[in-house]
Amino acid sequence: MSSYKDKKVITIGVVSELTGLSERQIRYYEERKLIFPDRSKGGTRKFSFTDVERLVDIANKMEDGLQTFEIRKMEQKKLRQEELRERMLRGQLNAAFNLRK
Amino acid sequence: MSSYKDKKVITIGVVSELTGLSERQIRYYEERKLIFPDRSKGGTRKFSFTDVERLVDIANKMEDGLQTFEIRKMEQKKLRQEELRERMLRGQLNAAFNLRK
DNA sequence: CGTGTAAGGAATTCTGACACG
DNA sequence: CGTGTAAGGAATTCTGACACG
Repeated sequence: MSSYKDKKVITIGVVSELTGLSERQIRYYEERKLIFPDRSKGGTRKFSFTDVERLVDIANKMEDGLQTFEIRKMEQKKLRQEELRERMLRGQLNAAFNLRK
Repeated sequence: MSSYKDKKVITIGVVSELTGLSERQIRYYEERKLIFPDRSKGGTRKFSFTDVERLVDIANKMEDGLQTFEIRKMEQKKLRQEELRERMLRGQLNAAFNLRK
């Protein structure tokens, strides 16, 4: 499940280059709980490629005029839907299993 | 063909943590032409996950008592063999194609 | 609200060299 | 040959604040 894409190894300067966002913007989006980089012992932020992808997505939504809290809500909504989908799948599996026995 | 694995985005400190090698060792292996990190404008080295994998492989070979130039030769040999394999494959494809027409 | 910027400091990295073996 | 280390400097990153809108 977790591969290189999720390894938090990229510094903010590189992330800035990869996304086109300023370091200021990236730090701000972290402050607004849109991304969650790791920290080195010294305190420098470490991002994953997944974070980079998320930042590009965030940048697009910001361009669409969305506010950070709206983007955060969208993300939470997506997570809730995934949970729901999982629970329904689980329920169907259980039903099928109960029918068998 | 090129994915996140080949993106040169990781600084030497992180590479050191990921591989268990000292920064000194990593810089030395670069000096011996075993790895080829990119550089930022400022001059800091940037490695890829592929580089990290290669370094782990190098570390194993060093433990086996190999010298850096031997490891370099092995790498070159591998490349030559891949070229050869490719050329043979190409030849077979051409032969098959010529038979058809 | 989102972002730029100057400020001062701390963490990170760089190179060239000396040392050991 | 391969690696550790101290040295000095440069590049990178960090935080908190002021500014604008």
